[in-house]
Amino acid sequence: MVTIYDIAKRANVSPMTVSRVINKSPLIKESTRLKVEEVIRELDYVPNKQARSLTSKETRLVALVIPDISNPFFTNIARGAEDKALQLGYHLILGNTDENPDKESQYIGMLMSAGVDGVLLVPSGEASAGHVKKLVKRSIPFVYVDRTIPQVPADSISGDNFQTTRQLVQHLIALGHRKIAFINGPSSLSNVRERDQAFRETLQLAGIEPNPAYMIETHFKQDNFDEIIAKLVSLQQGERPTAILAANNFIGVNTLRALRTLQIRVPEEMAVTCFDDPDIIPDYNPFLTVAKQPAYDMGFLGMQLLIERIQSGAPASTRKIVLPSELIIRSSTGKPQE
Amino acid sequence: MVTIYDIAKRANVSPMTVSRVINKSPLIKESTRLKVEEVIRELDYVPNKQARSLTSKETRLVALVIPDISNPFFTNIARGAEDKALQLGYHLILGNTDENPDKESQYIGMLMSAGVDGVLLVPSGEASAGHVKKLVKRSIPFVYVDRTIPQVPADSISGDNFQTTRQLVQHLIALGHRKIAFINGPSSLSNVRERDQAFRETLQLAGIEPNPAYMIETHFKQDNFDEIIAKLVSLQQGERPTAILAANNFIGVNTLRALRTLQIRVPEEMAVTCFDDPDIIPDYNPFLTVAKQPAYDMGFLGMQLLIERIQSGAPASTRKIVLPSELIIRSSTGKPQE
DNA sequence: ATGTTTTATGTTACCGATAACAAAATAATA
DNA sequence: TATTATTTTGTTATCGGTAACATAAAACAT
Repeated sequence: MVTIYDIAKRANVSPMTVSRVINKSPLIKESTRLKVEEVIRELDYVPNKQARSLTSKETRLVALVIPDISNPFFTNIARGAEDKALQLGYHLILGNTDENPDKESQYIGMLMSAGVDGVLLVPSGEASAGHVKKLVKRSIPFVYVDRTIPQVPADSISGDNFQTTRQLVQHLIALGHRKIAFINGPSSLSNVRERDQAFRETLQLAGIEPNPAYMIETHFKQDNFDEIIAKLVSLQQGERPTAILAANNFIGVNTLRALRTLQIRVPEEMAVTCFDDPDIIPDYNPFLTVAKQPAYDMGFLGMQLLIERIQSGAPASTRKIVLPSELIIRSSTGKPQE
Repeated sequence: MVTIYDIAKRANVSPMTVSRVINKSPLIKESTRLKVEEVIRELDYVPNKQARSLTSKETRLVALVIPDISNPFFTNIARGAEDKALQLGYHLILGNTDENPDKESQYIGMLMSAGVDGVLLVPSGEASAGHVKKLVKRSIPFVYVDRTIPQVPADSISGDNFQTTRQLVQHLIALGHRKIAFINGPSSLSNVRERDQAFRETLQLAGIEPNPAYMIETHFKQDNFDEIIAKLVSLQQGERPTAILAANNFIGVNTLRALRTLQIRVPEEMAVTCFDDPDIIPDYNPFLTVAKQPAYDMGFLGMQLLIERIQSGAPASTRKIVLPSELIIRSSTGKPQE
């Protein structure tokens, strides 16, 4: 491995001079700078980041911890986060937790010992509080993305769950639906709780009393959706909901699949809508009406927030960014049948 | 920051003893081990990986460089790679190149200076040879995934392009198709060339002469597919292909979309099939007939190959793993119309 | 009890870079 | 030309851990 000492010897200067050249120190004579740069090129020298970290206390590594790497919503976040990180000279370590707090905890531990300068975290539940506190203790900056852990305050960036839920519910109400089911995620997640609240409020505002039988708590990336949907539609005729709102794209497509299996037509017999697009290209299968959260921006701006926090070092008051969603009306929602 | 010196002082031992405890050296008295471990827990000590790397020459960081983080095929590779890496105590840095060799080159450079122990690479084209050679020069182990750069030999893992292409083409031929178009990727990619060759051979074996007008070279993640498809179907009746084979899922769904826009029914007027599933859940939209490559396994086994190579250090002869695909026949392919 | 192993712990130097200070070389001024 | 200021370069110590060797303590043998 080529070190600054090798360069120094070859260029007849001290290692410190080489270090100065590398770091573009202004107090270097032009001639020596050229000479050193020449040797650097000649020996194909690459600085050792580990050694540097030892004194600088920074690794220029940041991590993004997401709950489902197969979900385009999160990969779009990853893309945004990566773009911003690279732009600012940081590397991104990506961690996938599968919505499992244990895996998340293990991951956070490894990231700390890997020496990351900061973490962009999509927490997988209330249980995340434990390991998030470890970050606080080590004063490693972190930013919540999509969801937060209210017990442990920190910067955050997320979609506007209230506005988005309202948009979707009002869209259904405007079409004439009054019996709307909401298949939500686990209530240990902040965004799930916000959506739940917004769902109730929007219904009440329209004079509809929320029906507990229509509000179902599930998991975001695995659950028995076939059974859940079957149960919903098996409610006797007058009770059966005419529309289903799914709290994410994964639940959305699973709902569609379950309804297809049950031979229930969408949107005629059941309107379906959800948060976030499920497809790899936007208009491949333009069927599902969705509220699209700006995932790329969430990653991009979240990373910006994080790196600002890393570089300022200041424990300034926490910042909270909330981004609006876009309602995309397609053909999975229509008027209810009479 | 808590160091072994802090631990040492508090436990009344030397730093070296602490180091030994951390590394589970067998020549430590039970009693002192317990005492040191006690203090470690007390002070919440986490070893500094950077300092360790300085002597050990390894960072336990590996990178996976993929061309499209939005594509489920690649995220499944990532998932497999991450699982294996974590299992063996390595961290994964994920890089997205958008099929752009410049971005890839820049990435490889940054990864080298970040000190990764190895790289899992899906090269974005012939132009990758340049930066791949840099890896060789620094003797940083790497493994090709999905595609290779034949000029620079190294371990590789990929799908069986010959078998997979043959499967798909034979499926179409068996249905009665003889005018089959192949929308392939850029010929700078090894897998594209292999598929092209397999396509020709399979046709010839069936007594069909490959028609150059049916063999189109495009890009894997962006191109004007609407135009390409429009051109194909505008061939006069007797010349118009009755089936389209797309070289990846992205081209596949774009083909479907273009055909929909042109109001050409699939599979009645045009059969469509492609490599790899486009959806986030396997059966959400069970329409496209595809040949599914084992992406997760490619990542998982590729990482295993890589880490073995890192740990052996030996410049043994290169290994090449080829995995078979699974043909999933759904409803986008059928008999040609008379 | 004394010497010899064996086991357990400590010392020193070093990994590659840099911060802080020291010294030399050059330029500016009297 | 001597003196001071300025620019440029070099020295030394340090970051946190570990390898290699040295030493002390305990266990065993004579």
